[in-house]
Amino acid sequence: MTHPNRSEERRAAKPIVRGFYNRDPRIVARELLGKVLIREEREGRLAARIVETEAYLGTDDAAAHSAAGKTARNAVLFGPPGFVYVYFIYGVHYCLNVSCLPDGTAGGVLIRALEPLEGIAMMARNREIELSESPRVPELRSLTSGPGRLAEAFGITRPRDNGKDVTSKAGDLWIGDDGYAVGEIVTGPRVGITKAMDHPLRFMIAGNTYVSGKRPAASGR
DNA sequence: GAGGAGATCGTCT
DNA sequence: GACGATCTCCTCT
Repeated sequence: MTHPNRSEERRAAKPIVRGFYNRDPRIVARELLGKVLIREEREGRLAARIVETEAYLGTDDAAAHSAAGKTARNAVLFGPPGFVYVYFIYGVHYCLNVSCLPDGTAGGVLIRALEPLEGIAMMARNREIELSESPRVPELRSLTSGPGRLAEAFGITRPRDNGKDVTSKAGDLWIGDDGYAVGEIVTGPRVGITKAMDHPLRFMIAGNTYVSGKRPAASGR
């Protein structure tokens, strides 16, 4: 069963080395599941486990932003691995990606959903959501179950975060490994795209309540 | 409960 | 000038 762990009960997360990202986005997307996204704010730390990702393959992938070649907007995807690519979509939302593959080769992973661990009150404030006294899963889920939502919960914007290095604790936005063991992983088609839809490039932790999309099978009630 | 449309603006044609 | 790697709200059933 999935329930938020107390921070004391988890091992401290350690940053993931750059080499981890210097691989095919399909591998990186799969292996990022279970890792922890961390935002250091003056008021405290935000932390949430990555439970859903999508791989975008670069110039050969018609659905990827990098498909048409390098531009000012997508330059990070063509740069070295382990850096943040943030884009603004539909005039409303920011979405968080991490660059993959060596400098000069495009590729990236979109972070689609998180399971909140620490700083839940701050996430709710960022989302302008009022949490109840002891929030239940559906409320927590609404904080970070979707790329636009999680970006808002973590205060991620393009001006603030595009181009940041996620491999160093020195930054205020990084990804760590706390030793969490991921169980079964399921794949599916990517969401919200109109091209190259026949590739199972979406990865989720099987049975995890916090994946995006429609309400998952009832749990914890 | 399900389905559809509007929001709102940066980026590229 | 069109549209997008989304979310929310509203309407209809």
